[in-house]
Amino acid sequence: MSALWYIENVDMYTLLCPHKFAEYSKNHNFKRFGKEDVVYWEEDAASSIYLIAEGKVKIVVYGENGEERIKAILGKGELFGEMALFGAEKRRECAVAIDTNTVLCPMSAETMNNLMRDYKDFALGIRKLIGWKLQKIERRMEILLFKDAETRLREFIKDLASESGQKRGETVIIKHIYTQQNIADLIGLARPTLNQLFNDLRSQGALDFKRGEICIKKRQMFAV
DNA sequence: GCATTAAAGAGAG
DNA sequence: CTCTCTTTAATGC
Repeated sequence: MSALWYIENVDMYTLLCPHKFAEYSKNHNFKRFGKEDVVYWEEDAASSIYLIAEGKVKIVVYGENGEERIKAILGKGELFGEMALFGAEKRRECAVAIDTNTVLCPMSAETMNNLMRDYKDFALGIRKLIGWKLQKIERRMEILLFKDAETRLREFIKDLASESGQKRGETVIIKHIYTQQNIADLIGLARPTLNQLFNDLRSQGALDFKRGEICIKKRQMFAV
């Protein structure tokens, strides 16, 4: 992976919140959301881009029977609604806050385009963020094509490790934002199945886990 | 091999 | 304490 794509442990929110630029700071405009609060629906006018300052947001689409399919779960420093930048007029997905204290930093497509024109570093940062998100979603689609549940989980953990794992000798510690329900949704499993897989992997000595953290015991078992 | 359901335990606010 | 998340078992496709 080239260095350009990889922004390690940088708080992209602090870096990119457009309101830190003088001419926009007077409009600083946070929006606070609670659990299950909708940021936008499908078909809503796509006028703004959102940067996540705090909390989590799920991006969902709905199937024919109204069942929800989770496209992505995004956390602090990530961005969504970016199609507004490319001239989209309507949302093609729904964005819902899933943390009790989710804070978003909205900005109009116009403001964003002006900033990207005036500040090269900012523009580069935003492009990286969009590219990173695209890559993440594409990668997850690949994972869903793997046959069995265990392979999908192992691949998911592998990706998490290369995104944010801290290597210490043979072990890799991964702090993450997902609940088991979130992970199950993302890789197409029932939650109890996921839980059982985690327990299996733990009893094999492959990893350990607790809320918000996965600790890989033997790196080679996940090829990281 | 995995989903669904249910019931109960553990942790966070 | 209450709500959310996790664990575990039973049952069925």
